Amino acid sequence: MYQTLYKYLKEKTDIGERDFEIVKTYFIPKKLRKKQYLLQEGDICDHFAFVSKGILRLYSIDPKGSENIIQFAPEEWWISDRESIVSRNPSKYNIDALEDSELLLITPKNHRELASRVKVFDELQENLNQRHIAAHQKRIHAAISYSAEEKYLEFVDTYPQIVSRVPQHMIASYLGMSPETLSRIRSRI
Amino acid sequence: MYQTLYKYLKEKTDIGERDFEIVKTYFIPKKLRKKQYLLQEGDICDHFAFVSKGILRLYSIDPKGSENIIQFAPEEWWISDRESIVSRNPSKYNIDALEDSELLLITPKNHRELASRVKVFDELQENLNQRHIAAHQKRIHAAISYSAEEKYLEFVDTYPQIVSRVPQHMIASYLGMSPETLSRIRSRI
DNA sequence: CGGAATCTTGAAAGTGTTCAAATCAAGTGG
DNA sequence: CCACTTGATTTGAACACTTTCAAGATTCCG
Repeated sequence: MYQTLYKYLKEKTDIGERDFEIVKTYFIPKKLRKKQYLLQEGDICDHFAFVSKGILRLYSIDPKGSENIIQFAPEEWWISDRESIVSRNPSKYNIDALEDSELLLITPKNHRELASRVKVFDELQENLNQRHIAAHQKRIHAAISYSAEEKYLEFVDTYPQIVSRVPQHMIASYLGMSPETLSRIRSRI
Repeated sequence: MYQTLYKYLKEKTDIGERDFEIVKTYFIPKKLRKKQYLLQEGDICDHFAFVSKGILRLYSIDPKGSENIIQFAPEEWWISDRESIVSRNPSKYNIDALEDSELLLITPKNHRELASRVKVFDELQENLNQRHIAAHQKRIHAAISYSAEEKYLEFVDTYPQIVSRVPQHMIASYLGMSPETLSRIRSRI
């Protein structure tokens, strides 16, 4: 359960075993079966989740009942509803598992505490935030400037691991187009 | 020049005068006339900019020569190309002033140093990052799920100060639609 | 005042959506 | 392991929305 996190931290930082023992104590393991929820609309989000196995998604359901996927999170990614965490308001989103998954949860409070105790963890988070923001910037750019086909090509290029693991209609939803449109785009490539 | 920053920090944190004197030393003041660049495509971005007066925008220019606006930054906002800062690659974007503006610049390195010296500054940045990410999450959601009209209404609701200060065609660009479409949407409201 | 930029409006073309039906694939229970 | 059900993908045709191009009106600023 903790191996993926250890591997991940070793790759990204020069964390030692001692520090990792501290880090470990802050996380709560959780398993989810496919289709189970980590967060449901109306809940207040109070954890950051690190995905050690499987893949999850963050999405909203619009008035017509269709899903809009904001984020996918495979192994070594973090997922949560930051809007809800920051504002402490009930979430407008859902998070569920697309495969049987294993997570490590940490509360925002413990996250801050851990960052102040373990320096490399703090540095990593800072770095992650920057990357996260950079990725969002890129995605916003794609959403407002690219055609449907360009959006798909960029997605395949950026996240090949995800393309092969999630149903096509979910990728369409992530890209903001109908499943039919994505199907047609793929057929003419 | 530093007054806006002081006011801003006092509002958001419980910073004291002593700490603010330290904070001040890390920032480089800079004035920009309307239409002047803070960053041009091809430059490597090496500062975060705090806007103390005026308003700037971050945008790309696509192959056809049209502008896609990623972000507006009026007073008390931060602006930079995080992609370029994180990757240390030349930026694909431009930042320029839409009005005569005054900025306070800080390098990423000094930013980290300042955060480690002044605790409230560090806490503020952490909070800002969370909010920044939450705002991006919201914008991505709007971009993939809303119609053109809904996008505009949400924008007016969220950023009324900006609507009244920037040309309409730039708002269209920010929302990912043509200026004509925005004009028509407005005329039927 | 005059020029430049901005905004509006119309018509035609293009892109993507919707709805419906057919095909294909996967998972489940007997 | 097969038959069946359910979900996913593909395809077609009609429709809706947005863009493009072009021209005219309006506003802004030197």
